[in-house]
Amino acid sequence: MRDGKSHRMEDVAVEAKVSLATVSRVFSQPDLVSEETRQRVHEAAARLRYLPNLMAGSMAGKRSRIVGALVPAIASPIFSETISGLSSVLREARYELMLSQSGYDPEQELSILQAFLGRRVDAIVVAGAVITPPSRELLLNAGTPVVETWELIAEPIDMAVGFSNPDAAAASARFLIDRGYRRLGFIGGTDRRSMQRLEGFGTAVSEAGLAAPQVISIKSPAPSSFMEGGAAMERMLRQDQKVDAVFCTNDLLAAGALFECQRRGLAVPGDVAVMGFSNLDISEVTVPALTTVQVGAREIGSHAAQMILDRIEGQGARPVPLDTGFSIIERQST
Amino acid sequence: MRDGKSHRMEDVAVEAKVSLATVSRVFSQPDLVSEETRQRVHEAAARLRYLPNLMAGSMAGKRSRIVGALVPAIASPIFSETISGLSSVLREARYELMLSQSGYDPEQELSILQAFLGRRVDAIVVAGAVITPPSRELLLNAGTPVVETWELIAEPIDMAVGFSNPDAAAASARFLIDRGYRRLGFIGGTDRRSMQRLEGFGTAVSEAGLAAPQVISIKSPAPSSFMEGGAAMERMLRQDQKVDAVFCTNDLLAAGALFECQRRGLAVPGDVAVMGFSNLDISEVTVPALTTVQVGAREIGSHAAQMILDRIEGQGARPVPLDTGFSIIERQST
DNA sequence: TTGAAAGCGGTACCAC
DNA sequence: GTGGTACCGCTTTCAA
Repeated sequence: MRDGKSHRMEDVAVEAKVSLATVSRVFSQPDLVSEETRQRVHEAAARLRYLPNLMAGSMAGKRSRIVGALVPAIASPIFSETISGLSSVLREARYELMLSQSGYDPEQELSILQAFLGRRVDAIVVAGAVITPPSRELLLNAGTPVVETWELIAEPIDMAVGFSNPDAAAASARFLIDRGYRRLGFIGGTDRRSMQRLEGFGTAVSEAGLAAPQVISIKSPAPSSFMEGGAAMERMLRQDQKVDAVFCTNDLLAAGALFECQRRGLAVPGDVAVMGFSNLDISEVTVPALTTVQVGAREIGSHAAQMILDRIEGQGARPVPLDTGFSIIERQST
Repeated sequence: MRDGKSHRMEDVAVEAKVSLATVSRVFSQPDLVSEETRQRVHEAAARLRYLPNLMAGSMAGKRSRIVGALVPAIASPIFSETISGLSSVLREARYELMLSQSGYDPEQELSILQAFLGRRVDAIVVAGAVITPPSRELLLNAGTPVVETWELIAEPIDMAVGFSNPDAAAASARFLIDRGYRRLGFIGGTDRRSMQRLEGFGTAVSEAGLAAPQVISIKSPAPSSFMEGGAAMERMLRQDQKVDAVFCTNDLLAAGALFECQRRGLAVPGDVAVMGFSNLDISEVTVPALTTVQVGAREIGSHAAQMILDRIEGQGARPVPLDTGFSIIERQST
């Protein structure tokens, strides 16, 4: 074990009585090596429990086979399906995922992106869009492939996979209006995606000739979306103008709002309808189950991974932003 | 930009009219460089937008400043607080997190661990214990620091942070019995931790002189724990022997079970009490809120990170397994 | 305080 | 098909 350090390629070469170059070939371009030699090398490697140092490989070769992913919060279930989809596809292709959370903090964001670039990741995926100009600037100059997700950025840094937040929210508003609801409420965060949804929602409401929705805003990041949803619903119900349907920008908020109604003995959707967004697992099981907007969270992740692989392995040109669409799933809460 | 490639230390050296070694010192041991030179180098670096290649640094130095974390499923909220805690502490110390999911698949587990070791991570954290002997073997031989979490392994590979699953489940059983429940049910997975909880639970029940609990097992990994919890509760209610309280090995299962009761018009805890485990956000907001077991998920992660840092940076000897304990949080569901 | 140079563990091009 | 070897970009003695 060479003084506590693991074996290297040269040790295998000696053990197999071949040159260093041959060992390298056995692992990266086996076709160029004779069956017999290959055999000998593999045996030698196994005997020494040799594990190629991929770090050294990355450095000599051109790529690290590492993709960096940046999310607002690791513990939030909102993006975790996306990360899971991303991870699955990447692993399949023998890439690893480096994950970090910004907490919606611009400084953290920048610092994490710098760390990723410093590590020479082959690509960066951000859940949502990059928040600040400095981060954007950094990424634009770096030349590393970047995928922004969960929204169709007007001018993405590089690639983008997602859906139109304004459109999805507008469709939600129209859905509620079609069901006969007239006094709408909107519960959402202050992050960019939430604001876009608010905009689409408001537009659709006014186009229908209805009064502007009652809006309750929650400062992101929230400690617990469930609790925030409950608190927001409470504030909503305290307003002078009563609402008959409330749209929440994610299912956690919606579930929290629903539970708050249950706590107050309000019938959902009888007294007030509740609609969520994202189609998280929870939306399917609450009583009543939540009407929500399906956005293909997992697919966003797997598509992001595929775009990256195409770009890196193929000579893929820069693709147009990929619209994964959305669809409303009607359940019992509306 | 040197033909599309980012600048390297030598470019900065030239720009600042100093030697390569000096630039290196400015970044890693600034005290050894005169104030003036340091200034010049920093300016040159800024001018070139120089970002040190940490990969090359890792290779020349002794450590990668990367920690690998392995979880059963990224999208499961069970371990995400732990990962978040881990990530936060590591970032603070300028380490990055490499994350991968095994899906409880032994082959994936082994393959991921090999990938981590191949990347020469400075340490590995596993959510839960390593599943198979080959993985264990690999880790034992590698000499890389390992932290197993969420249980107090009898013979950990290296370090361990967690709590006693049998004890926590036994305490839960006694809690229910103290509250007057007599016909207990147990809903859990087939993974190791669940089995340990079942064991502790069963022992406590029999020590109280009660009939063995009704057990419903769910094959891990489950697609959605909420749904599985509901389905399990349904099966539980269909048994001949009626239960008056059901313990679930996590809050997702418990919430699913609770919703199933609501769907069937059963009063909780009137007709049947439901108790969860882990104290996830959801347990606090359901109606009724779920009695559960607090296990300090986030602390497990931050402690794991701290143990790693102590080991790597200090010469920390191998610490004894760290018991983070548990406590029962009584809410309205029991 | 600064500089020269020998690695770190691979990759890949060029000969043979 | 195999071997020799010049890097990849940084860290770290060792001298000056």
